[in-house]
Amino acid sequence: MSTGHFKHDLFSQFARVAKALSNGYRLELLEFLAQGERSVDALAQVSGLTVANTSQHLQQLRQTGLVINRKAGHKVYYRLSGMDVSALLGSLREVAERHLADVDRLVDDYLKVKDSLEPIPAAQLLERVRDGLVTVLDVRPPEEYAAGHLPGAINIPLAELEKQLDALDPSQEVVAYCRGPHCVLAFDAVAKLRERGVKARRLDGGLPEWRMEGFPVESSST
Amino acid sequence: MSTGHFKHDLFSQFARVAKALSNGYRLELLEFLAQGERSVDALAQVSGLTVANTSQHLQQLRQTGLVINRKAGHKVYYRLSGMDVSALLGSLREVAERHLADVDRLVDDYLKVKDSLEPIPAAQLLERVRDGLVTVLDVRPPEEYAAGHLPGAINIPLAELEKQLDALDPSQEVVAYCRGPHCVLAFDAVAKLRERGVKARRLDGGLPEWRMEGFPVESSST
DNA sequence: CAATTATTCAAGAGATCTATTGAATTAATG
DNA sequence: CATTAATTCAATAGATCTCTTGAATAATTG
Repeated sequence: MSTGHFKHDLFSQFARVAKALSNGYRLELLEFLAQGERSVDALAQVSGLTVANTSQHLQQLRQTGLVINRKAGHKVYYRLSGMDVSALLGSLREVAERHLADVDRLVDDYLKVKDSLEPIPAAQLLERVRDGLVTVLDVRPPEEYAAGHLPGAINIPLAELEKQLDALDPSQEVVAYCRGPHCVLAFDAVAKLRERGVKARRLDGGLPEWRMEGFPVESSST
Repeated sequence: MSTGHFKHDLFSQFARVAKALSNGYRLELLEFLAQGERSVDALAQVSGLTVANTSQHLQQLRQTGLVINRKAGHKVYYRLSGMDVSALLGSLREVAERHLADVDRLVDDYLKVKDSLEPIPAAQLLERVRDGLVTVLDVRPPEEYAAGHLPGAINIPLAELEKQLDALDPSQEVVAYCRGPHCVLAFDAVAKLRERGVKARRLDGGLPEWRMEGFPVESSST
């Protein structure tokens, strides 16, 4: 009555989920999906995979329940099936960072300035926004901004930051964010702003983390 | 300067960790290791794998930093490399449970009494132990008990429960626990005790969860 | 209704994963 | 120092995964 094949069957099911996560491209797709709904070819473009290949990866994710999809016109939009998936991805990232030397090296190499740009916690940002103390800057591409962004955030993609510097109130501190803890856009933006003498910090985490903490998200209707 | 291969390389590293988790046997090994240190052949026995096979799985886990090992005599003892690994396993389980219909079915079939045996949260148990209100019962095998158990817990493996019923104070409530949320031992023990008219509940989670919440663990020296 | 667009399906080559087997290490024991 | 015990290494066959290619499906447009 107690433990026949039950345990093993159960672990095999858990393993299916892990297997779905065991490919770099699929993780990349999931991270994009953590930003919000995306069509197959948007995902193909951003990941560099062919459309057919992207579709197949997405179906693997769907079969394990990590994503769900919806048809609109002749596009199919995918999204994460729940917040717990974001949490799982975060947990995976945390373990990898803590225990894989290779990850340390990669992160050190590319984000070496990380520590010098102390991030601001989400809750603290919310307060300051309410008090009108900061300008929230979303440096992601406009499509992603449209799909969902922090309340009151203005959108200036990194490439346009120099041109649109005057859109920012120079007396206010700027808090930049992008996709998540490993998205380099916000780092670059903060570095650029500081060069120009603008007080700037980075949000601790990106939109998915913000959403996961239960804070409000705005979206523009196209 | 921003995102050359960085992102992809990083995700590939994350994927390595997920790949290590993508096999049912490895997950099973990890769950046993979540109880505490174990030798290779103890793990081989409990998982039903050959020793050579177990060793190879363990080395895969070691290469991704999920476990670490130590030599003593001519045995090698493995253990989880950190609490974050337990958290990752928990997250994986949660997602699988929530999104895979197959898991629901399995769990329903085997643990159908789950809801009727309301578990007691760890923090609450600790209070009651301090107040001397409950008897804590560890129903795992003696080796596992020796490796680490809740403070003050008495050890009666499920098979011996009927014989040793008198070791329990019938006026006190019994709280049983075993390996974790899906370990059936505690369920069975509670069911058995209730049949005998003993007030019994189950701990919410098992030893790993207890440990992860930062509560103290006792161990017997052999 | 034909042409176009977005996505999925199907099949195959090459790489990777898994379990098995037997030999090789390494430490303890008599 | 030979023997034994616990673990690891190495090689192999069979299964599974990944990418590519080209065709099939389904919704939209002219």
